[in-house]
Amino acid sequence: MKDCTIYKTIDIIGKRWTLCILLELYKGNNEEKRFNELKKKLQTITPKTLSVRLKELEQEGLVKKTLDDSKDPVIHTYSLTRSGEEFIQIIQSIKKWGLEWKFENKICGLSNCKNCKL
Amino acid sequence: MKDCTIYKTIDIIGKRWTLCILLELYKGNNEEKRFNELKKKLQTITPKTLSVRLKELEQEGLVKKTLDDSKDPVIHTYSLTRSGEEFIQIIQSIKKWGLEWKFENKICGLSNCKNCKL
DNA sequence: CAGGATCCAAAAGGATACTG
DNA sequence: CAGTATCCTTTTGGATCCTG
Repeated sequence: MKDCTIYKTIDIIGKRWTLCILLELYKGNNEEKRFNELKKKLQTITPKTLSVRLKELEQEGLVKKTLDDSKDPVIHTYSLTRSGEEFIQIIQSIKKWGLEWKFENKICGLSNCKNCKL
Repeated sequence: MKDCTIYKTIDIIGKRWTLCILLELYKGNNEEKRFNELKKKLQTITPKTLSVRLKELEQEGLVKKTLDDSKDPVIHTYSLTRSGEEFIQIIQSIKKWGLEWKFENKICGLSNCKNCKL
């Protein structure tokens, strides 16, 4: 199982916060974002978890980390790679299914849900 | 977060065995399948886990359970609902992304992987 | 056959404090 | 600022045995 394409991708999706992070990065035309900026937006995420997730996503090739050492202190930023941007399509299909089949009223239970504005 | 359409759907996908079960049910033109039949196909799944997963999927409306009490002993069978069948589309989009971005050689690491024959 | 009940091990992730 | 380290709680799911 562990080598299966589908399960590998599921492993990425399934972890807590991963989707939040991808969506957060996707916002604003995928402009580069900083660690504490992400942390602030994601509110209750702990630095440890954010750190772990970002590293995983980097390894998986969905997120890239950029260093700008022309400035002092050095600035680290995160953004989606091409593959990360394409990944949003999966989220779209999840959203499509969810809206069609999961809720009678066709809207997300969260008022003003940023994910549903995809 | 917990009320968000997307996260609710992720919760379904993310649990171990869930996708396997959906794919197993999807096979053979979604014909009805019995508990022990599924268990046998899924090989290393424990009855507890299969039971729990099937119940979750039933609650989520992706799987329906049918009783045929015209026979003795009563026969219980499981199959995908309409929403469950539509869910396969999400798996398709996961597969598409996985094959395109996750592996250089464009094939699943598993020889003869039943999921990749979707 | 189709599960339910119980117990247990491993993993995941939160809280908090600390550092280059 | 951008994390790392440590500790600890919660969750998950496997193993096993039992039952209508």
